[in-house]
Amino acid sequence: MATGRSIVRRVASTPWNARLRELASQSLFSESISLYRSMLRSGSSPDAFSYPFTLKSCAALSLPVSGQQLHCHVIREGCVAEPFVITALISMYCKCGLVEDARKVFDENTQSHQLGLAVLNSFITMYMKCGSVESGRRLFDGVPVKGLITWNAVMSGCAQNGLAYDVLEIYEEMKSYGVRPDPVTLVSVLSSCAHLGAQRIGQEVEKLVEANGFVSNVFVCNALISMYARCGNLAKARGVFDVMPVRSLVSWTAMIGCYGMHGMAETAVKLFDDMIKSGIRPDKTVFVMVLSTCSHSGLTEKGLELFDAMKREYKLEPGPEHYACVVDLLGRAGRIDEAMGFIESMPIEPDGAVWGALLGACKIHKNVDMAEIAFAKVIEFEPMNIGYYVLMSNIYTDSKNQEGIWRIRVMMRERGFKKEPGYSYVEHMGRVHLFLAGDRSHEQTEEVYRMLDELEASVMEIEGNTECDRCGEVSSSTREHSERLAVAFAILNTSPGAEILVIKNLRVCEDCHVFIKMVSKVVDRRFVVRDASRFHYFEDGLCSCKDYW
DNA sequence: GTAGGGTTAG
Repeated sequence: MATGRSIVRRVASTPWNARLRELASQSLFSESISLYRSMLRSGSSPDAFSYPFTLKSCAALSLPVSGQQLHCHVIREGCVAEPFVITALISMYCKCGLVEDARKVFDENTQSHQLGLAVLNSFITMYMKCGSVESGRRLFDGVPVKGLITWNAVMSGCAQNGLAYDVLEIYEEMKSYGVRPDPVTLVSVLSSCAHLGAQRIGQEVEKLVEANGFVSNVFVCNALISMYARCGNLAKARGVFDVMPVRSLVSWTAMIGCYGMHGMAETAVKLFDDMIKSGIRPDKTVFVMVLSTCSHSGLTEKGLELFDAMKREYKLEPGPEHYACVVDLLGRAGRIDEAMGFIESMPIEPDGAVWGALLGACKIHKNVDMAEIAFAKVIEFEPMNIGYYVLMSNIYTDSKNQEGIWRIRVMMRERGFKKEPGYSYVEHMGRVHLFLAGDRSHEQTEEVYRMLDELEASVMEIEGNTECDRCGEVSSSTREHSERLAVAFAILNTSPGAEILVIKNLRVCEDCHVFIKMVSKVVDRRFVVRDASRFHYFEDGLCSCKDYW
């Protein structure tokens, strides 16, 4: 029964609650928390309806301390019995990674075990956020009547754990049950398309976005920008960015990253300046983006300048990832000793990424002595990261140090490493086709190999059997082989409407250059190829990127 | 009124 006191409270907090709800629904999370504080200062007492939005904001910003304060208020105000406050609390703790606290709230409020689905959804999210994908999926499978949010929870969880292909599968399954996607669903699907380079599927999703009137949703637009950026379609990415009614910091970050990936560092830096002018405060993420963009394009001084501005002007404390960017910046420019000096002067302890950046620079500039120092350090931090062993082995290969190569091989054997097979994928007619070396599982395998033979025969005819000078390494042959299969498949299936093919993980070696040149002649259309960090455009057999050849 | 969401180098 409502007491007179609680009625007075309810009336007093209602206008505040409406505003809290509005702010949280517009993703204005810090504003929502400030409003809650103003509400307390003004003497209004929060009620049960004030908490869910404020807790959601704490969860979104990952502010566990504020969340715990709110939990105290919930107890003080006697709202612990409200099921929707309990689910919001569990969700907040789950998202902040405080599993124990979430579990405690769950155990102490047994009545919420019946409310049911919301708590299950929260727990699926929690498992996924903690990286226990298996547990999350098991819980999901056991939910008898899945709601849209249940589907969204498992899909976003898979997306966040890099299981992009699973997301697309679950999405199909969801549709087969007649469940209609909402913006949150489409965000996960788009983000997975981005990771797979699946532009066709992404375009289908964009049609759905338009048909359902989700175009003004900032999350959806950001995911679209990132999808088009990673699929090599810069024009479309920019198109989405330009028509957005409201751009968040993430929108700018995605767009800056898009120019960075495409080797257009000047435009990226210009966009960063525009962002500042438009009154948006940069965060650490956007600095990672713009710094790495500068190092890829050789804008060394500009990068160093920005790193300085980050600390002085924007009062942002650089993390190890920023220091790694600066080491990369100096290292790529050949300023290896300076990079080493910079590491030694760091106020925080350098991590694996910092030493890894130095190791990468040593590979480019063939500095074996420094590489050995960096390698020893980097495997202290990341002993199980096979990439660094391969990198060091390649440095020895370049310097023809046979003893070094053997030493690395022994280390790898002792640690029981098994190399993951390299693979490539091509999107065709909305399906992603994956190829491994020697792979014969594809339904068109006979035709694919026939096409591959034809192409390789013509390559040799034209250029002679050019030997690749980088293929001494452990991983190259398998990966190249898978790429060739993917290319052969792509040519075989290129339909007149298909403008762009995206081939990921392409290794840069002489042999591949010849091959790609050949391929572009055969298909007579534009090719976009992505290697480790950027896109290369091939038109009429020529790549416009000067350092590619 | 609860539960689910976008950007990140080496």
